[in-house]
Amino acid sequence: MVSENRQHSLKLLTVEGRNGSLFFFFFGKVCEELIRRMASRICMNGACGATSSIEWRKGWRLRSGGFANLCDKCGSAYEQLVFCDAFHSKESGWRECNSCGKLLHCGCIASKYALELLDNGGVECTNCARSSGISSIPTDERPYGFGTSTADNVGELRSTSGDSKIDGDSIDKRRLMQFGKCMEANGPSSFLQSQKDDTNESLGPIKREQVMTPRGELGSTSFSNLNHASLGPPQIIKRDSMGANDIYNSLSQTCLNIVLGAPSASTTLALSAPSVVDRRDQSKPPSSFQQAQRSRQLLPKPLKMVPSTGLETNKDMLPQIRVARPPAEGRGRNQLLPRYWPRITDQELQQISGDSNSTIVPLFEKVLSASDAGRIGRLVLPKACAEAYFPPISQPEGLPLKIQDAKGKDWVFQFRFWPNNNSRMYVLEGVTPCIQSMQLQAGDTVTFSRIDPEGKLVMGFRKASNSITLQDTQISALANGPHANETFFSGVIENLPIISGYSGLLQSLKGSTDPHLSAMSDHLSSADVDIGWHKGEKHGSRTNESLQLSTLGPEKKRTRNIGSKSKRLLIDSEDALELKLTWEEAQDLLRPPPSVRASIVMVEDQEFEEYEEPPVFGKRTIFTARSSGGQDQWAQCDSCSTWRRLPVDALLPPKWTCAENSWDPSRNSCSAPNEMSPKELDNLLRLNMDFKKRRIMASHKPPREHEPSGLDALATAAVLGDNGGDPGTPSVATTTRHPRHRPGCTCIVCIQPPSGKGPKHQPSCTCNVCMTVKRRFKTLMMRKKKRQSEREAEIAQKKLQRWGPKDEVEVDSASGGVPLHLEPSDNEARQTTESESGDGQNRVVPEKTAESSKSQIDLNCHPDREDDLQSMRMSMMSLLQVASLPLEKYLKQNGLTSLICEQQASLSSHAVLHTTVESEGQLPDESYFASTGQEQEGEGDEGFCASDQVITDPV
DNA sequence: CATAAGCATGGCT
DNA sequence: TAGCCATGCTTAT
Repeated sequence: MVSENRQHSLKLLTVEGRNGSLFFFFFGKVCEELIRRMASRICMNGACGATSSIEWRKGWRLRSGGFANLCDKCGSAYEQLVFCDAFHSKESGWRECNSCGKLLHCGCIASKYALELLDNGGVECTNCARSSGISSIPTDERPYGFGTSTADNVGELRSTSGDSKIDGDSIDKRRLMQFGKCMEANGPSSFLQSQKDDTNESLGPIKREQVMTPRGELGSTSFSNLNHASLGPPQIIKRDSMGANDIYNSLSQTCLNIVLGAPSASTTLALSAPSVVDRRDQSKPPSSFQQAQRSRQLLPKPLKMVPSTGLETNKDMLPQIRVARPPAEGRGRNQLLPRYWPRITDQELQQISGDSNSTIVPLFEKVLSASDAGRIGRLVLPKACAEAYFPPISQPEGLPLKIQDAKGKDWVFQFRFWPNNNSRMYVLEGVTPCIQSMQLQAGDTVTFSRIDPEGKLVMGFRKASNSITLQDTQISALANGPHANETFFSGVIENLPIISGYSGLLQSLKGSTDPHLSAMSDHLSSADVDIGWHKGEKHGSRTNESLQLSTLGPEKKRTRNIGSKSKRLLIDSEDALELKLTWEEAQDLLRPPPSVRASIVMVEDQEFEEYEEPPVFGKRTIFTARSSGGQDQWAQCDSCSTWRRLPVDALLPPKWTCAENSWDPSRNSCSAPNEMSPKELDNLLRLNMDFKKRRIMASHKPPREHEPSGLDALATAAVLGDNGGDPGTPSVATTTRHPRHRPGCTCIVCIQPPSGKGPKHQPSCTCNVCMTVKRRFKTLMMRKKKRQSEREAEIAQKKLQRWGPKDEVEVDSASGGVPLHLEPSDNEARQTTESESGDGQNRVVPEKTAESSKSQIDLNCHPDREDDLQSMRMSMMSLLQVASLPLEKYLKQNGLTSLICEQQASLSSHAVLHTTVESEGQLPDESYFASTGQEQEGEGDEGFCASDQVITDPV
């Protein structure tokens, strides 16, 4: 469905992955789940975790729930951009011209033509040229691996000819800026349309980063909008000829240098990219080592000097974004795996170089393996790195190499290799003293840089925040940012939902039928590690394991499990599930903006609600339903942790205390008594937990089209108090008839007309409602009779044998007003927990079917545990009196009076179960018990007709 | 026997 | 699938 909403149909979600790369996720069918899971106003950057500072631009909410926007605080988190909806096709990016229908490039930033777009600002319509005045690059002139993701171009973009038609001069920074601006505002497609508005003042904040293609390799580029400080005029890099890598670099530089915006802590990236200034002096090919040394120079960096305290990031420092950069081009154009890309920050560079005029060329880095950091003193060097940046050696003995550490101390290591399978294995020998002096251990990262023009090799290090290896397996988003290193774990912990988002994302990707996304997920699975560790912090077993591995375990075990092999730390699916749960929890914080109408846009048959206003980011609360039909909202005080009842329409700030309870003056201080007994609270929380679990479980099931998710229902519930439901989601707006209601529910309750409406039903009425009631009643009676006879026989048998005191106790207990099922039975839990779950029906249906096939009972709610009802039954009589009045009232409210009259004479037993906390103006405990008791009436013969929480207990 | 050096293996990318 | 590389094994000292 691409029509006049084309501009809306181009949407992209990017997520920063490891190495500072961005992952792209595209709106569309396959992206629905992604959006749903990831949409949050929480910055996806685990270290950032910004919430409140996120500025809303314009966001979309998938009808199944969730919002998307970008983090304006760190800028690196994720964002929602306009994007092409045809990413997966080979010719992705080519769309019909909005004006004339001719094919043109959509302006997507992640297609194989990404660079082309950046270079040229877009692609014109080949027919009318109205969208842009830019021509595309002929395919045969594109550099090898241009924006593609084949395994061949791992780590770099190569040029087959080295003589691409694209050169630096063609980079139109103005267009880039415009692009950035448009991207920021409306997305690439709007950029295409706004070419005619070319102005020079539109300096949109753009950051160019490398991106992981679906295979995780460098393959295309992306922008992320950053609030960067103004860093000086844009620079254009001029060169005679450039290979693709050079193009990349220059583009990088160009983009990075036009970064500007509001002052922000994370402003240094733009300064950090090394750039190739001039390579015109390469007419005589230098020695490879020399070439490697001169291939890059750093531009002067107007960096604020930070007192050197070693290379560890000081959290008091200006926070920096640690972004992996492709290192200086070494000899042989070796492909350097991204995990070796230097991620040194400018501050670290500064600390190394001091204020000398030298420039630091980050070369590569490596996470120390156990054997690297072990006593053997051999540091295995990545082959490509060794050959690219270290002097060439032809003999296995190699040569001594002097390397300066961060403190200026020189070390001499033997740089050598071992022949290995017709290849070489490079090692630095004798590193133990150095490693020890830097107090490094497995998991820490050593960095290798070169000081130019001297060509001196320097090594630095970066401590893992724990003794755990993180680098290769971490998402840079987690380790980067203001809480890098020392605060890594706490930062992650604080942002569990975010990390969980990755988990959910992974799940989604793994489950995706789309090969690209699945592949992406494979790469993303590095996230699992962090998740795993994170979980380790949270869950005992993991924690223990972590500790063992890091500090207590035997060397062998430690070394076995520490390292960059992400699979070693993969979390199991159960963990992922839990994590997803927490991610889903994050979703709870999002509410559609109150009193704001969403406009609906269609994206590939998917409906999106478009909001001009940001969603409300509020405190997580629990909604409960009263049997009277009303709803309550429960919020926990951040100060005393007491749960307070609030109106359903109350929207709380993220932090909320009793003192802010303006709805209930009697409970607006922490000293006010609880409204719930501990038992009730436990009940509530457990039910809520169960709800979440079920919701997650349900989310594992294949999504059914056009069925709102629990998330949506949740959101709906959140706004119900406001306006009775989101106008854009009418089908969901009526989901509160009873706890198990979901769209399409045709239970007896739901097919009732609203209270006071509709005709009175005559006994002979054959309307749907009446027929249903009759049919159900019939089966109910049949079942009841059967059960009763069975039970009588059973009791008689028991009497014969021995009187078990248990029954008496139960009766006594129940008659004393204590609901026997206060402990939430499965049934209870389901009622509440599925009350807003759009997926609940999926599970209910089989149960129903099974039940129906057995006894033709097809009521809306079924007790799952007969024994509960058995015991419950004993108390029915005693509870009837208490319960009758409210229930009657309730039934009348629900327009069931006539049915009551019609059937009450014959309907002999039923129970109304209700799981939620009840008040009705009674004392907290009593109210709950009373309501619960009320829900258990029904054993008496003079019962009440179907209410929306009808449970039949024919016994 | 302990340690170092060199080589080989196999998991993993 | 090739090849990288973490690490174990073997040999030398």
